[in-house]
Amino acid sequence: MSDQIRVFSVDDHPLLREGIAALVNNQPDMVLVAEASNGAEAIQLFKQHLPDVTLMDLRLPDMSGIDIVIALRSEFPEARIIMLTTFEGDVEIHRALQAGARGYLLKNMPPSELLDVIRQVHAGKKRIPPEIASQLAEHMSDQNLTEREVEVLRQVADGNRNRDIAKKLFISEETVKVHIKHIMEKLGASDRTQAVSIGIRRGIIQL
Amino acid sequence: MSDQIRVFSVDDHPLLREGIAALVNNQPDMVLVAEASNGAEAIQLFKQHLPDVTLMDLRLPDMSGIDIVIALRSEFPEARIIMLTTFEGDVEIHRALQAGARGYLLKNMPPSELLDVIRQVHAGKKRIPPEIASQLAEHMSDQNLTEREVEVLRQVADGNRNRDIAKKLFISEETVKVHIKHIMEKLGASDRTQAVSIGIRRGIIQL
DNA sequence: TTTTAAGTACCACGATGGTGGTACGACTGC
DNA sequence: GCAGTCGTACCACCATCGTGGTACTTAAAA
Repeated sequence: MSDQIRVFSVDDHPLLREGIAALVNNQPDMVLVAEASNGAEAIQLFKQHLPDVTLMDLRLPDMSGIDIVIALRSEFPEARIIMLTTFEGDVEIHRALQAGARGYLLKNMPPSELLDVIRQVHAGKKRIPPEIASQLAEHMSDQNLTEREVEVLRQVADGNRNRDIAKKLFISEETVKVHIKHIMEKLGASDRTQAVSIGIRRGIIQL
Repeated sequence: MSDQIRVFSVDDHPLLREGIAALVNNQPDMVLVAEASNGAEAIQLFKQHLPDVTLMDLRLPDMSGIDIVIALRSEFPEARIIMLTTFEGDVEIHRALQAGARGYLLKNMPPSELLDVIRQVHAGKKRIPPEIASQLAEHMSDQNLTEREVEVLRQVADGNRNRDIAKKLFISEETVKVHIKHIMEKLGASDRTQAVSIGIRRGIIQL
């Protein structure tokens, strides 16, 4: 039948895809039309199948799920994409939603919830859990780290001294200090070490 | 038929359990006999079903998978348990193997690999990927952090100064310095910040 | 019993980090 | 054109950290 919701799943965990496949195909009103395990595959298969709803892992091996969202929505602005993530409080989710994702789900949510969200997003609604929405607002007023600051924070996490960071980024040690000062202010950290903890916890820098 | 491998799956992600269920039940020589989403359930259902092979998530909401392994194997020394984890290089895996887990798998491995390992572990073999085995040997010769050191590292990650840590742990600031010095030596970190990065990456301290 | 590891403690010194300023050019948005 | 943000840079000062010793106690292991 043609009124089934055509679902597309993008995740690098085969077992999880298997779970989604089993779940979705068990619904009378849904059918899984394709699966991808990386960004390139995702974009190619999306164009080929033009699914109604796409389930997208936030973190993929080759590129960020966000970049895929941006790529897809620049060509298909009506694409309905739901982000899946393992980690609560992941900052990346905000960028994904800004990039045009329509929904957001933690991977440890019950399957019924996933099905709900698929149906709602397909129906044209946005489905973002309230605690995320408020977090979103918070983070808006909250200051996000700039690209340069993220770059510095990564260096800090690797145990580099200000002097070394300065050399690597071709700036003065004093400027590095300024960046770190701003990073700590924005993250509410009392020192560089806590800034790194928070940065990792929020997904600003990767493991 | 009675010669099927009776599999038990413990994981707090319903979608992943769904995937495992679909996969296992599709094999002629396997059957999924039970599923649990937390430690208490895991122990209760294990006793009830006495499965041939147990698939256990390393990290569960209520208790560590390791503690469940210990609990189960103290009562059922012949229990065959395979640990599943998301993160490569998780130190916890070593403790799990010492606690008696028979196998180890990353969650992003292909399903065929999982089935292989289930069959091999059921046949009485241990199945630990070579890179883990070598890591295991490494980490043995490598020094593990003591409980006290982990405690200090956690405080460091929270942005506490040595003075504050000293107060919280009722020791002198000088002793805190000694602990941190040892932590950095053991982890190969050049400063406290990198020690925290490495600690988080290896799962010594949690997010 | 001797040895080893863990935890405690102290000292002194140099290295590194964090704070609080000010400042300027480039770019963006109103 | 003007305000705001970002990235850059400098300075001075104090706080904190990291290094390299030595040393005592307790408990476990050999």
